[in-house]
Amino acid sequence: LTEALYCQVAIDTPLRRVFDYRLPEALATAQPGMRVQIPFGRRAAVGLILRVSQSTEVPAEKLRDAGPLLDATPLLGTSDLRLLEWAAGYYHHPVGEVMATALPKLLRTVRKRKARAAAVMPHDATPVTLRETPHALSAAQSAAVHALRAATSAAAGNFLLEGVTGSGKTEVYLQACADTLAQGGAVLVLCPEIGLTPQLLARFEQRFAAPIAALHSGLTDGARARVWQQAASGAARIVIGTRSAVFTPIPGLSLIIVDEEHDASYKQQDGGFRYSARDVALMRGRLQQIPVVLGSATPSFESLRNVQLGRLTPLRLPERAGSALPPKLALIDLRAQAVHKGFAAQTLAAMRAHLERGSQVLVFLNRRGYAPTLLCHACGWIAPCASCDARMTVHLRRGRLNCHHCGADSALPERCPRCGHEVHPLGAGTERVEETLAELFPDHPVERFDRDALRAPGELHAAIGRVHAGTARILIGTQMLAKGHHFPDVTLVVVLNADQSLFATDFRAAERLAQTIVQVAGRAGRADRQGEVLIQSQFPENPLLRTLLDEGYAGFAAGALQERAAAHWPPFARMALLRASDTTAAGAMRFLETARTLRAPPAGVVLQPPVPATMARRAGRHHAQMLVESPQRAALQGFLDDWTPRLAELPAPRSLRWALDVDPLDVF
DNA sequence: AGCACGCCGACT
DNA sequence: GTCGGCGTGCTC
Repeated sequence: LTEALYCQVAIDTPLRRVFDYRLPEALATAQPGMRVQIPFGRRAAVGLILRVSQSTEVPAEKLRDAGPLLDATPLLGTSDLRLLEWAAGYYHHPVGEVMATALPKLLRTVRKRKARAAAVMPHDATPVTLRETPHALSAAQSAAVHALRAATSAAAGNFLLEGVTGSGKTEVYLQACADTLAQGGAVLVLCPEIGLTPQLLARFEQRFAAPIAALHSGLTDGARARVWQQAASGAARIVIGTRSAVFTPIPGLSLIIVDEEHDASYKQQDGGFRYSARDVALMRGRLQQIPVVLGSATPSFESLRNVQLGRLTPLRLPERAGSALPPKLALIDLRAQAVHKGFAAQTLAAMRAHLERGSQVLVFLNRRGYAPTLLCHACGWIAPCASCDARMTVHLRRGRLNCHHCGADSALPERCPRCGHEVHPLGAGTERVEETLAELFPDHPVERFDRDALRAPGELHAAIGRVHAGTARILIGTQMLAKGHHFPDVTLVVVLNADQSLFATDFRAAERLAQTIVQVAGRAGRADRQGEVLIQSQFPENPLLRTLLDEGYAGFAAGALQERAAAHWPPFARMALLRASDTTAAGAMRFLETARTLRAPPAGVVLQPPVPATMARRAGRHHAQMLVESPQRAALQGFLDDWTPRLAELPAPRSLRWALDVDPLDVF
């Protein structure tokens, strides 16, 4: 009955294996999901118990005793552990590092002071004032809520909630959430990074008296551990968080909502463990047999394809709430008229008209800084980044040159270092457009929204305040403006340069451009004033732009999906990208070439030749990559199962780094 | 990744 | 004579 016991633990290390330890009698209560302190090499580490067993393959002389248990009851439940192991398998990543993503830092590091599992922490009670009541629902909203209610009681079903900006997706989330809470269930709400969490969080806090755990990026290690434990202990019944929150254990979890599911920030883009929180959420729903709702005004092509395949049930909110009209989109031909500092005459006239009517105007340009280039007119010298294949961006106000890829920072030269003539900023970023707008509209204060202008804590909040108060009349900014914040008095949106991504090589560029345009267009207009959106372009006859304007996102997506099918791109093919970088280009390429010969791919799986990455040199390292493709997910996964352990054993210099990116977003 | 061991260069 | 560079070997 009480045979010698062993446990298999995950340890935060890049080693692609689990480690077995003896469980001394004092640890007889050990169970999967608890943490143990263990001796690991010459140090102590925290291990997460994945399994307890009566036997081990590991020779006795290698085995060591597990140290004290760090939890009295499992921190992670069976399905949480299954999710971790699924993610480690699917993304072909060491389970220890997956565990490290799932647990807050304080719970996975050995602490000097005696580690004490915190008891249920008191919730920082928000005083119950100003409680919002549910809104009356439109017919479409009501249908969506009913479908979700049926799914919740049947404990199954995945949904794509498609709703234009202002159609009341959040109200659907809130009422579905209320249903779930009323039945004693808990809800996980995922949202992209950026300042979106506070907005969504505020809506939930206004509606529910139930304690809410908010896991956003701004938390200190201590606060994160505390909030995480509120979720894990069941004290919080609503958990709202960004990417990594998808792994939070939540007792009684009965509904998962992924807001703005198309957003690229759900995919971890750097580091080793490149997971998609949206896809992990779908798997979590499957493992726990609970419904998952993906919401977006501009669904990802993957999700649209899943609707076609019947894997997602579409729920559509076709109209804006109340009597609000959809914004009117128009293309402005930059070749056909006078253009003053990037603004077409027609654009300026429209801006003037809207401003005179007392409206606010939003100008969108997805490029920060003053100018993307510093050029010498005499000899053609362009300020380069010393460590990247990139140009330095001019930040005029700070008098600096910055590389947006590696963070290099240097003084802004007045003269060309090569020939001594004057140098000039070429092109325009948000900082320069802000200057132009101040010149063109001296009576209308301009507010700039980008990472540079709103770096200091509280600045974003203050800027939003100035827009709501009406002191700011013109808004100029990057992505930051396209996401989340709603400014009811903005009736005109100007997209300064839609062309940047029209000719990008990345097969997802068109999808992204359409999403950005539709998202930013959603900022315009409200109940009593129809919004107008002007998209400036050198190529207004471009079929992508035309389809988007004539048929909207749905029509655009239908056409673009057909193109993807014809070209065998995702979501009609499955991909993995092996990325490598080294101090020399040859080193990175050599690794990939060896990797390519490790194993012949089975029929249906294609290993492309290795190629240098688009911006091959970044921060002094040379990047290269190799694409693995297959029409079948299972075939691709089968190959990767076999391939990645061999990759990990390839002899390689310490300077070489590699990472496998399953379902990559960027492949060029 | 850590962390140690190990064997060759410039400092008090 | 020793402090310290980073090559390589191991972690149940």
